[in-house]
Amino acid sequence: MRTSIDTLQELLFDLAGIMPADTGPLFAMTTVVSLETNEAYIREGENSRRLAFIEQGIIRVYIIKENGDEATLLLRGEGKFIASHDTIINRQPSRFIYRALEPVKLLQIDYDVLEEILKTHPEYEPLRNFFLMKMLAESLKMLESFVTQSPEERYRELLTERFDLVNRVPDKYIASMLGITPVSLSRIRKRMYTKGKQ
Amino acid sequence: MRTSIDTLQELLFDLAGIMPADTGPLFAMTTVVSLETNEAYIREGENSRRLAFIEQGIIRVYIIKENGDEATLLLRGEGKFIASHDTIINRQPSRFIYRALEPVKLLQIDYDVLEEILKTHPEYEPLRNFFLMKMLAESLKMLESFVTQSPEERYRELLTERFDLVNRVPDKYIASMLGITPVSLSRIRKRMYTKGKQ
DNA sequence: GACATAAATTATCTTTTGTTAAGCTGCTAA
DNA sequence: TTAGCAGCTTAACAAAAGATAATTTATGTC
Repeated sequence: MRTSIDTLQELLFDLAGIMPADTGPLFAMTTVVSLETNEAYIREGENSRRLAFIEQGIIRVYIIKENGDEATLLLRGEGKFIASHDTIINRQPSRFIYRALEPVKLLQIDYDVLEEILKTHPEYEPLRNFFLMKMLAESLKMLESFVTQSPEERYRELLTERFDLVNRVPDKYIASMLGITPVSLSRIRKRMYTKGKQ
Repeated sequence: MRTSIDTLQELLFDLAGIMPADTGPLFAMTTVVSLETNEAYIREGENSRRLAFIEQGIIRVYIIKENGDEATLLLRGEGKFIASHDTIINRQPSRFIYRALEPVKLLQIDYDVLEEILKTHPEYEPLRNFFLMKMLAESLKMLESFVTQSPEERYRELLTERFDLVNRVPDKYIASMLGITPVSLSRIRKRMYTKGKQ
């Protein structure tokens, strides 16, 4: 079976020409983490600076608003990176909660440890750039959808581009990520399937 | 007068301990670019991979939607980086237009040239990380505002956090960046100033 | 299978936003 | 000074979304 390490070794080779045999110093510092459904990976107020590659399962990244409601920022599945961005980028306790929606398996590294490794092994640096650029690209794409599309258009796009996700995740989290209420998403679905304008 | 180079040299020292005297190889490849009001910096379909630091003025980053309408993604002013993200990250012709809203002065470098410099001068690498993280942080913050706040709340926050920007930029671009129409923004302003609930 | 619980839908009403078009205002250029 | 234009506001109506609550439909557990 193909593991996260296989995938990441291939990535390192493609990005930096590093042979799998030379990735020891990096993978020696990674940990496999298993989470069961509904288990929190990062809690609110936590200071850990974790970076992880999702091998299996889906992680929901959300925040508790002032009024107590939850708002889902991201839903991340297999083959995606997740990072505690409040602690890593903003250097503050995490306002976000990272929670498994399904049984999850992660390959994890502490960002501070990664930085130490990069000091002595700068050849891995392209991996960090790749990771940052990937996150930035995805984040900008979502931002773009908020300024160019209506909630219904965003939902339609999600259906075509990430159908698996929509089917594995409760609608209420999808709605929140689209910036609307679950009630409103339900009405969008009704409009779509009655008026038949696919 | 303090220049962009002063600012960036200070940044390089803070990030990587590089003395201003040792920044020659980097700044030798930068160009000062002046734009007049309404001049395009990057056009739709362009393939240039430009990265720039804004010394003076405001740049609007927008896209032409299928229906011909414009949607403003970003408004960037003094002290901010701008980058042609479609060409640099997505390696595709830019779908976005970067246009000066005021007379603009930029310190520009081609991203491909920067990459070459980084190969021979890896000591500048922290600058790239800083730039990527900064962009990611800002992008995630905007994304967060779309899933946690109403248009009115987003506008109020913009007023408190970027008052200068709101006052220097036509409302229609502000509205677009907030994901609403200019008419709707006008109504929000009316609600705010009549009902007086600041 | 029956029960308890969570999620999704539906209904009702209020609020907000979109759309279109008509004024109003301030700026610029002839 | 005036004519033209772009930006902002206002109005009127339609469409969509929010809030709340009731109902139906899964889902999971004993």
